[in-house]
Amino acid sequence: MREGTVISEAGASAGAGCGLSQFFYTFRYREEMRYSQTLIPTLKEVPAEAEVISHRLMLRAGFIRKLSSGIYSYLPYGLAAIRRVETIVREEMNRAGAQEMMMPMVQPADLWKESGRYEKYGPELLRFTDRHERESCLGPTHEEVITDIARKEIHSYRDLPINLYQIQTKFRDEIRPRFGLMRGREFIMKDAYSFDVSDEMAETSYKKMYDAYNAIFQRCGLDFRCVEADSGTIGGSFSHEFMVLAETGEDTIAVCDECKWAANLEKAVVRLAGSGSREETLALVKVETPGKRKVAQVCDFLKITPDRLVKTLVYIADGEAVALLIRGDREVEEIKLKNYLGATDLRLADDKEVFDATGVPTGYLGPLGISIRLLADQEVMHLANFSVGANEKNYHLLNVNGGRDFRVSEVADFRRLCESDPCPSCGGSLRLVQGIEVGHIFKLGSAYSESMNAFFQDSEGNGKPLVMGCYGIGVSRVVAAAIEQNHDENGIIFPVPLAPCQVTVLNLGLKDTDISAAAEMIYAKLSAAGIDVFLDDRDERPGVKFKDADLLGFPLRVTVGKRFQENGMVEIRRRRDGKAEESTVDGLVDLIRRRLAELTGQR
RNA sequence: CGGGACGUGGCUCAGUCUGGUAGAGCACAGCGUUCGGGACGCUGGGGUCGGAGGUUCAAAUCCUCUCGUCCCGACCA
Repeated sequence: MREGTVISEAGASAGAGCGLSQFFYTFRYREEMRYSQTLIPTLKEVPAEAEVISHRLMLRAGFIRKLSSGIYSYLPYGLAAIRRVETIVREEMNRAGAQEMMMPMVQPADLWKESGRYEKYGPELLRFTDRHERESCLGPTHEEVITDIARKEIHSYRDLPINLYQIQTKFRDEIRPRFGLMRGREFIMKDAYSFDVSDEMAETSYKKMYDAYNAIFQRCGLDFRCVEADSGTIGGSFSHEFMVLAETGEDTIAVCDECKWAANLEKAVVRLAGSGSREETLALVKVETPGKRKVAQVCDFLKITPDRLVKTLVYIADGEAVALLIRGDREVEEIKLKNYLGATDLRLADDKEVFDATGVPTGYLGPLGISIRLLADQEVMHLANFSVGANEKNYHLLNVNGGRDFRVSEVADFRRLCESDPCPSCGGSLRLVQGIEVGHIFKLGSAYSESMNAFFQDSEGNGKPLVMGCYGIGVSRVVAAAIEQNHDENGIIFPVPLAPCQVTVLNLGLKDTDISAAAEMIYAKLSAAGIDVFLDDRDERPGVKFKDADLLGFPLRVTVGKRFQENGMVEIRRRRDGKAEESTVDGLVDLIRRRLAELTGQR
């Protein structure tokens, strides 16, 4: 097997059009793609270890085999799928002016101590000592190494901007690896790092990557969305996630049907409709609500709807109890609360903690006279005459009004966006969909360059920290996500750009010289036409070949069998919709080309 | 780390409760028939029952410990 051969410089390659320094790569996985000569151990039955669809199909299709928890070997055809993604990523990164390099997987602990992450990173970072008792770790990411290179090799503004990337294996010792390649411990990632002279320039670099990522996933033929994301603890600025839409996705994202807006629910800002209630305020009333603690029970008892009730939730944020007011029918988006508080650990308090902190049993908490730090979701301040707990067992208050009856100094957006909310950008209607995170881009700023002393001199000779950005794509996860999004009960349905081979030729008459000769000729012609073609030349029954062709997900299938004997026709069948047509051998190459062109970019 | 399930030929699983000759289907090898949607018949090879210790005349089965895998949660991005 050959590992990527440089075949041409820019200009010779389709779609190219950039400078001479750009190299484009193409891959021939093997000189020959004959089933009889290739290890593709397909399975009829699903191994017990697999639950999610992409994992099951990748095992069944003989793409991967597990070595240990969260660690997989890529068998030839699975690797070929990975290479497809890598090739697209590589071409688009190069086109965007990034340079490929490769950094070590084993890294010295000292480097991580410099950035402060040796302590912060937690047990996901696999640490070990070598024979000389030197502390080391396996790279879960490469900010430290790249920053070390930058501080040693980049000294002048004349060297900037620069964007360096690699496609490499990462190791993260996940607590619970699961879903096969979707969340493994060892996985293939493309990571890029940009260095700029200023924030403004860094934004330009960020924008370039933003565009490159859109181009990459577009070219992969995936249904995806770029969403505003929580930048987490990496800090400051902003970030975007690229999500492949699939029902089995782990993240929920909100998308607008009327504009381009989309966001991770963790981050999605709620825009309130209107400016608040115009109801006349009524006099405060205290009522007995014996044993009514849950929102539903209280509402039932008081004969009100949950949107007229405000619940008071107590959280423990880094050990401190804080209360949060939110409408009874809403849910708290804990990430928003966590970010607002700047807390590293946040969880709902249990009954005992609530009582210890407030002296009130859960179910009867309210904002009036509460002793702990009080926060309110913005929506609460727009309500009038709502009900809350009375901070006294078995009592609630009616006709409560914020500002009149209590004051909250900390009001912000803490609730989870719902489908019924208006789009924060255009006011249009929203949909919530599930997504798989396959890419994430961050503006890093100068946190790493400052902690690790990566400075350059500007045109006036002043030392300044490099302004960084980092950009990741889960290459192996893209393959899994593509399968999650594109499959049916018979197997994988690869988008044309990701299929290791776009066409499979089934020789159904292995012992018939005419059929075999025709199959061989078709295989050779398609191959010569530059189409990645696969030939099922195994001594198997037709049923087996059909099943395997479906399972492996070739976009097109050419069947050479008894119809060829009868009238010289072969069948071309599309994997996605099962539509079949007949063709003569002569017209086949053109027909295949047309069908592939139609299918490309189609879902 | 908490909760749950599981570990028996390459794969899927039965057998474990109630201790007594290790089984089936698929896969693999040979022969024959078959040949456009995972064929059939016959023959054959292959298992320290995850590992260690214990109870017993006797352990896949009961007990203890241990290793591993999967699912839910917490965690991570």
